Amino acid sequence: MEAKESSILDAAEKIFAEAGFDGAKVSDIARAASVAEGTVYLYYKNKQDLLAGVVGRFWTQLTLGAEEAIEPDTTTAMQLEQLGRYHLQSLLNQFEVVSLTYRARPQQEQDLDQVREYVRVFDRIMQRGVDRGELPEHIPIVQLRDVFFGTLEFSARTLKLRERPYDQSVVTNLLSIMVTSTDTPSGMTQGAIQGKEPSNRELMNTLKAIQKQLKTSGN
Amino acid sequence: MEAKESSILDAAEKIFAEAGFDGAKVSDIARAASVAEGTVYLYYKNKQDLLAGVVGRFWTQLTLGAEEAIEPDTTTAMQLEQLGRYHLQSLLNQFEVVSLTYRARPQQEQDLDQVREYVRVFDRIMQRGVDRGELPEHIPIVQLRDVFFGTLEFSARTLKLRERPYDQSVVTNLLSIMVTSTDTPSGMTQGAIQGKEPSNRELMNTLKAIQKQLKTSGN
DNA sequence: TACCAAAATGAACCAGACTCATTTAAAATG
DNA sequence: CATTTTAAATGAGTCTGGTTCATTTTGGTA
Repeated sequence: MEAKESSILDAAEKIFAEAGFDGAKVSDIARAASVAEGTVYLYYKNKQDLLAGVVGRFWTQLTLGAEEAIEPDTTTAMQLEQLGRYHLQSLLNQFEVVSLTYRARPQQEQDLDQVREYVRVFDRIMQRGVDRGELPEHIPIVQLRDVFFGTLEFSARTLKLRERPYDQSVVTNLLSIMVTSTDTPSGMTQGAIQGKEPSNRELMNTLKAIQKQLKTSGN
Repeated sequence: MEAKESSILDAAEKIFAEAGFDGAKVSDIARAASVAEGTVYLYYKNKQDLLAGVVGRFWTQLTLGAEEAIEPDTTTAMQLEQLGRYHLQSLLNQFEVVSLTYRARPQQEQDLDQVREYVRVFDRIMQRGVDRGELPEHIPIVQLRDVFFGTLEFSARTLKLRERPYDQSVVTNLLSIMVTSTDTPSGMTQGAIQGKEPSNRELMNTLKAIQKQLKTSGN
């Protein structure tokens, strides 16, 4: 029976989430799964491997959810916002399981496969943006990916730490710097994304900003 | 003797770094410190606490190094770049110790004090930028902090994973999106930082970008 | 030199991950 | 159906390694 395997995973996820990896006893997990302790080891090599199972399943489900959360026929910027919202919300809702990811990582390298799969959702959105001509050819997708996920993960931690709920402005602001960042001497993107079609108001603001720059650049 | 305490810390750092938290045996650490196993427990309540000591010392040192790495009398953008370089370089050079931070965190809340101290370096730079008038009054420093550290940490992981060395472009690009991000409908910063005084070339590019926006905003 | 408190020691203890000889259930065979 | 074969499950026992604590050593003081 392989329904048993997933029942063990369920139990493990529950116990791990409420007790942490070290705090969780395999015997507790076995009991929660209505199974003998030795049985757990028929399905998973050891406790670490069991954790990898829990974490892997989580990220696989997250990938599915992300793909559902994204409208296929909209702008890149919109899709990024959808992914961003979904991601932040998931991090907050399942904070404990996400944290467990860090306990799975250091061990085996390939434990991360499902995480890697997940971030590809981002890559696809970006690549499609490039293909469509919405994004410049040469944007460094990998680096932007780190901006995206790094920011959201740290923001989630900050919110948790301060016991704040989901905050839409985190995503909005992240998008705003990714979307409208224009150009610097080192030139990351030459105007990374113009997905959000500039409204008149935006243009006005951009012009104002430039005027300000002109004024303040007295050196 | 309290030189002994730091010798235990040294040994612990070494063993933890090369074997990981679980892989490190307290007996190994004791031996490496030329001390009996029980002695370790005179200085640290338990293995977790010992880890907290190692990690705490690391971040304290990092704070000192960061403050040295930053020129007090330069622009905000320049200081951010200095901190960014220093931070990324440190993450890469001491990757193992940084990773250990995640093993210390989940446990006690106040284990993080030294990390919190460290991020204040960023806060001070930003606050000074605001005070000086280089930054708008209302920038969300906390959110930008998450962008900054989140991006750098994820970038460091990416570089490690791909076995790439320090890459200056990560910092440059991060700064470029933080520095030149202008404005969106939701308006994060209304032109977050103008610390890098716009060169002619930048202005030309900005203008070009606007023209492009004008052209493409046919909807 | 004798005394005391603090520091250090390591053998013994114990929690908990993991093993494996045995039992139970399921499937195949005739 | 009875019997054999194979697979799945069990949990008592092993073993590793963190933690304790009675004892010893050290260093300072009278």
